[in-house]
Amino acid sequence: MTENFEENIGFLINDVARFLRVSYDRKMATIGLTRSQWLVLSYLYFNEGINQSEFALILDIEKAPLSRLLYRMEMKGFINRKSEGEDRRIKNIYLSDSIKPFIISMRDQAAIYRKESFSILDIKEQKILRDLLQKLKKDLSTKALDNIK
Amino acid sequence: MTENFEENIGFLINDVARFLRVSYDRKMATIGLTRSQWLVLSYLYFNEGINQSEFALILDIEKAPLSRLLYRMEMKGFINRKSEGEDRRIKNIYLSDSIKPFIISMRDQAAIYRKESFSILDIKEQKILRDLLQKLKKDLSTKALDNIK
DNA sequence: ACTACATAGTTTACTAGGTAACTATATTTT
DNA sequence: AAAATATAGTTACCTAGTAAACTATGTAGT
Repeated sequence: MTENFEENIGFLINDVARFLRVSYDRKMATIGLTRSQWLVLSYLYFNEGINQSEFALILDIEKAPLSRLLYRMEMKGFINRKSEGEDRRIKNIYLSDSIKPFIISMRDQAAIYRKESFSILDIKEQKILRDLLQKLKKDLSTKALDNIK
Repeated sequence: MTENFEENIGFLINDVARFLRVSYDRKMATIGLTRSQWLVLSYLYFNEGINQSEFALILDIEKAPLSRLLYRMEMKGFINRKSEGEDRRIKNIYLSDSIKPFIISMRDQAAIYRKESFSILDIKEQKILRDLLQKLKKDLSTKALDNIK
């Protein structure tokens, strides 16, 4: 009955995710990037020209929030979107020339922050955590699909 | 260089947290409650009369979003807030009489959902995950405090 | 007593996520 | 060819979080 909130994994995951997001955002704020925005740039670096629907699938978010996220990033001059193919509905996403040179150093920065954030866990523990989370995520995403059917 | 996004624990945690939140929200929507709102009710059940500042500390969120959350819940008739002590700034929070009888069954429902969500992991794995997350959370929260100083 | 500081809660402005309803364009069916 | 359906992206409305500025009330210092 007196179920312990400290031990509720669901809320624990939520809390940890929030801490990580906030600390990343605070650190990346010096560059003017949120964590989500950084993720977008980082993905794009290896997938320039991807269209929004495909990108939403990869990022695993809905098209609507992605559309807004990209709008904000376009306003800031980080990316641009072009309708260039036959299908005039499709918009392909590109990194702006001005930001490209910074991506690598941003990735390095992010890697350092990430390392710091998880430094309390040793390599072995990090691997265990990663494996458990991957297992969970995979299961939850198939469950989510089941519910839609 | 080609750092694998699937293996980035930070984003993994975020994804899992999002999946959990959304699936809870969808399930609890039948009762008209979001996951956050359910959490508030569930805490209140054992801490009726707590004031907002203390509550924000326990829930580990800022006073601002709590204020809005409670406002929405008050509008829906789930809770009420009273300034009853000497200090007229303080508002104590109470469950509404109409909702109290449902809390227990809601808690049972939530426990079932939670069990389902983590059913892919066996008890041992759940314990490991919980321990790792607790360790992480504790470390991150002290790091957050350090950064404020 | 008055002034300065501190605290409780709210409001506003921002990012980020969800769903649902929409527009414009393509594709399929008949 | 026309009508129905599907898809790409946007818009509007919701929750939830942070941060900063604000109001009202208390407390402490002088």
